This record gives sequence, structure tokens and C-alpha cells, in this order.
Amino acid sequence: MSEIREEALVEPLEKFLGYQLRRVSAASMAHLANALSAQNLSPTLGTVLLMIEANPGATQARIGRALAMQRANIAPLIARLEHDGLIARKVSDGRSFGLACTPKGEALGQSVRRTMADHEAELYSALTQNEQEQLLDLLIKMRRSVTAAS
Amino acid sequence: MSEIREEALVEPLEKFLGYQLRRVSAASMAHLANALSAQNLSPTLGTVLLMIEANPGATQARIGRALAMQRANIAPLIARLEHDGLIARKVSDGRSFGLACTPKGEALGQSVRRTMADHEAELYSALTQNEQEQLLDLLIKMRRSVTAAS
DNA sequence: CAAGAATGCTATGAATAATAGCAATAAACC
DNA sequence: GGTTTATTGCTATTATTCATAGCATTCTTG
Repeated sequence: MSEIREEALVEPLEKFLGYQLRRVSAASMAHLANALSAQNLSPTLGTVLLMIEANPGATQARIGRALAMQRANIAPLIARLEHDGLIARKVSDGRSFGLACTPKGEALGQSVRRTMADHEAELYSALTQNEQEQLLDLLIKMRRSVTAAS
Repeated sequence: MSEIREEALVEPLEKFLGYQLRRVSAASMAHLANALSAQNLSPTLGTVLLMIEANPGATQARIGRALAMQRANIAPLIARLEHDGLIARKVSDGRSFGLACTPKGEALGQSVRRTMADHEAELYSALTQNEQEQLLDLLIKMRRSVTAAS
């Protein structure tokens, strides 16, 4: 009946917001990555896909800025989405392209949105509706100040 | 006077807790990494160092479990801390060692704690004291449920 | 004593992100 | 108009973090 339980260690960073944020975020990311693996997408790829879907015609530099990603890092992701036939590029500038989802990309986007919604519902059900809204508001407030500081 | 401002993109994941969590956590990690670079430590190394300092005698497997790190991933970190003279290993088992900070490690730990406290104070000053406590409580509650689910 | 579990570790690969630099193009300036 | 500056997409490279598989040693347990 009584299992052997390891005595818990002291957590010196317990009161640090950054530490708790990191721990929860890491767990959430792992959970989401697992959920999205069925669609053969990483969390980042899924996010970029949805971002393009919601902003047809945007260039990859703009998408990257909105997601706080460097141009150098988003390039291979765009190439991958295009290679998979999920997005298409239309010349907009002599140097840039307007991105948009293909029908295949929109279909997958729909599925990704469902997966993410399920993931959220499952993971965040430990919090009440009220707490979820509180947490969301606090995070958004944090992001505004953090983004402004950069 | 009026700068050219790029029209903001639609953020389809705006209401997703996991998304906002990731964005804030990423910004916080980058900020902390920058702050800790002066001590020649990554956030992970700093965290492990403080964890060992707070739990002298613990084995690296135990430290790893408490931080949700695989044995395979913590091994090189421990080797690095030992190589730098920050921690020492004392045989505890035929197969494991009890870890503890050296005086040099404790001195650095003190400095790391200060750096982290400063980092937190600077980054999270956008929230009131009350909001910071709310956020901390919500995150801890999330962590309990997430850990239980794993 | 034998079987299974735990520990430390290596090797390897995936995912994410940072920096530097390049060629082409656009925009701004004189 | 022509020069300078900025932007864009991209490659190459590196660092960090984390996951999996496997191995030898050593404990623990039946």
C-alpha cells in the first residue's frame, strides 16, 4: 500500500516567477509537442502555420517579428511549410514574398487549432475558468512590458 | 515625430495560455541568460548549482528528478560544475556520489542568487506585488497538476 | 544467488535560438 | 540621378536544451 516515496528536495528557486514560468512552460511545450506530432508538426511550425493563415499576404520577416523570431531562424521553417505544400509564396516585392496557406495548409491549420484547443483544455483544467482568465491577463501584461523593454 | 509603425498582425493564438506562457518564458529566459553570462553560467547551470547548494549530499539523479531533467542530460552539467571547481563529489554509494558546493561554488551561488533576484525585480516590476503573488500561485498550482499528470 | 532496479555515463539526434555575413532589392538622402 | 542606407531572404555556424537508446557497475529484492 505505502509506496516508497523519495524525500522531496529543497527548491531554492520556488519563489522565483521566472523559474516557475519556465517549469510550467516546459511541461506545456512537451505536452503540445506530443499532441502535434500526429500532424507531423513541431509547436513552432504549427504556430507559424496558424500565423500565416491568420495573416495572408504577410512576408516572412513580418511573421518572424510578430513571433519574436530571427529572419535566419524562420527561413528554414517557411521552406519546410512550402515544401510540404501547406503554404504558397507570391512575389510581393523584388526581395520578399507574400505568404498564404494553400487549401491543404488551411485544412491542416483547422486540425492544428483543434489539437491546440484540446491540449489547452486538458492541461489547464486544473485552473478554474476565473483563474485561467487571471493567468492569461497577467501573462499578457507581462508580455507587453517585456516586449517594450526589448 | 510620428515614426513609421508597422501594422500589427493578427495573433490567432492570443487567447492560448500555452502560447502566452511560452512567449513570456522565452523572453524571461533570454533576459536571465544575458544576466548570467557575466558569471559564465547558463540558466540551467545556475539552477543546478543553486539546487546542489540547497541540498548538499543529494545525488545527481535526485537533483535531476527534482528539476525534471533526464540523467543523461544532467551528467555533462555536473561534470562541468566539478571541472570548474564549483562542486565536489563524495562517494555515497558504489554507483553514486553525494554532491556539495565547494567554497568557490558557494561564493558563486551567492552571486547567482543576487543576479536572479535582480533579474526578477527588473523583469517583473510591470506587475504589482499582488499580481506577482497571484501569478506565482497560479503557476505553482499549474505545476502541481502538470507534474501529477506526468 | 538470481532477477530486476538504479546510477552514471556515452552517443546521437531533434528543436530552438543567436550571430555573422552575403547578394539582391528598396528606400532615403543629397 | 546617383549614392548611401535599410530591408529581405538566405546560408553557415554555434550554443543550449532536451529526448532516446544503450552500457557497465552496483544496489536491492525475491
